[in-house]
Amino acid sequence: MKSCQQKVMEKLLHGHGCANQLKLIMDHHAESDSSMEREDLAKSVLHCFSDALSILIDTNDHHQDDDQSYNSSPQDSSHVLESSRKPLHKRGRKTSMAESSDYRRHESPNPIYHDGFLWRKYGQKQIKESNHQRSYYKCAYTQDQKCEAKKQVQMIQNNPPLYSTTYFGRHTCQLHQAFETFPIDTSDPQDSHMIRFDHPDSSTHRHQNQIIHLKVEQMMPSEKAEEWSSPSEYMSSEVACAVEAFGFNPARTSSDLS
DNA sequence: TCAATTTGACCATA
DNA sequence: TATGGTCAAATTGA
Repeated sequence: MKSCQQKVMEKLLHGHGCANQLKLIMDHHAESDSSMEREDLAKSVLHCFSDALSILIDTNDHHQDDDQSYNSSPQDSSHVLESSRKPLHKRGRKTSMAESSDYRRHESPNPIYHDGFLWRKYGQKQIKESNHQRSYYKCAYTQDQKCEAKKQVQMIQNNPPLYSTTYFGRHTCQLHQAFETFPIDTSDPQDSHMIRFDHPDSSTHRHQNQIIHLKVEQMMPSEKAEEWSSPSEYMSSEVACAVEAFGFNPARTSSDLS
């Protein structure tokens, strides 16, 4: 049975291949009638990234204990901070989100806007102990699907810029399942794929389109596809940060997780 | 026109 | 009373 890392790498490599194909087509057939093929390739890349993120998130849920010890290593370059069991005695509300039992924090030079999920900002506040404002986001499917995932983004340092993104709760929305319904043949990464984006619920079309738009933004660095040598290079910086935030390190072997 | 974002007010808690 | 989190009306932008 394949490890989660292997599955993720397969998905990302497949996406990389599709992105390369797309680049070739765009370089040599910019005005040709291959727009359909280009669209299919773009969708394939989106699908691969979405799948990879799904696997990473699920894996993280199953290996939180491992990640805790992993993240606590002083040599670890990852900035994911898992605090679900760390006693917090700071001043403030007892029901503070940071004291809830399920949250992850990630620090990076860029705020994570595009992490594979669709968020809606619902508040922004100046925090007393910080010079910077904190932004509050809910999953866009909070109402539609009762998804209770939330995140907070706060700049914690000006120079160099450092942002803290804290995730609360789990996504229970059907975003990934929606993408799962698109049939895709992964047997040959050189093949192009036909993917249906029909959705039985027409009321969700707008959301689906927004998600697709969001994910297209994630793959924009495709011009550099030929130079990519690591996931952080062929993913957008935001997605790479999110991948790191969920505890994935391509350098780690499957035995590291078990 | 509609959806997303902003922002001041309100609420819950220590 | 201070503070963090959330709500919802106003504003903005496509």
